[in-house]
Amino acid sequence: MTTAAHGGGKPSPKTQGVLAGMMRALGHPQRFQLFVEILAGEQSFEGGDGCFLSPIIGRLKIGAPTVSHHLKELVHAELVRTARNGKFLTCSVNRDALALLSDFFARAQKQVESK
Amino acid sequence: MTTAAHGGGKPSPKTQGVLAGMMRALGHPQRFQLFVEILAGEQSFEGGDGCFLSPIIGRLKIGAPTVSHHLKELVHAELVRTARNGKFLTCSVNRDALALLSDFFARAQKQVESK
DNA sequence: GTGACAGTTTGATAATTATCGAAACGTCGA
DNA sequence: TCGACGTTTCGATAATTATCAAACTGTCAC
Repeated sequence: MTTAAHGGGKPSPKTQGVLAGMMRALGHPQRFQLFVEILAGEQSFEGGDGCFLSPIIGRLKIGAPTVSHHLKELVHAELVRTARNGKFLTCSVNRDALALLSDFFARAQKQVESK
Repeated sequence: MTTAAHGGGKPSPKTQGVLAGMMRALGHPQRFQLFVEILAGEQSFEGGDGCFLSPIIGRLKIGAPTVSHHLKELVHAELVRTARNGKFLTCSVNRDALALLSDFFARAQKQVESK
């Protein structure tokens, strides 16, 4: 696939759409914090993959229904994956999404610095 | 300043707000394309800094007033700087903003990959 | 089963925002 | 000074969305 790869030019329209969708999902303070909490939670998690959602809900300043809504937006943007674990929900960050975003900004930075 | 720096943990609340604001600005397809066009235009620009706005307006599928509105959002998020050049407007990408974004995603990626 | 807990759905409301047309503004060349 | 051009502002409208309360679903422990 050459969707993501591009020497120095613009990303393909398709990739631009994907990236914009991800940024849109991250472009809301509560949702961004939710994403950061999931990211940080994965670090200190003993289990296989991901972290529990419940403790995060307490840390945000919004109710559970709103968290559920925002989480779904992150999932829809393919930034996060979720899985049932009995009574609980585990969340994990999608590596491919991070790779795409990291790549885009690294290239952009290189592009600007090289002037 | 230790605003942006953080070993492996979360960014400071302040930085989170700044980042979320930038993502929000980039989280709209037209605005993201505008940003990409400015980024690409700077490459092939002869002058000192930035590229002209007018040719970009023609490439977007929205009217000039709307482009003006979106551009102001990018400026407000400190992603882009503008300057009058006689009759024209020149736009340039803010390097510090790119550094902040690039740094955040690079760290996030490293964090996830290191599990 | 019953009750407690985790998360979701629904329905409604308020707030935000994307977009446009029309008019205005500023700058340049004739 | 005038007209053309690039950009902005204004005012309005339609669409999107963030949020909550209430009710619901699913799962566990007893």
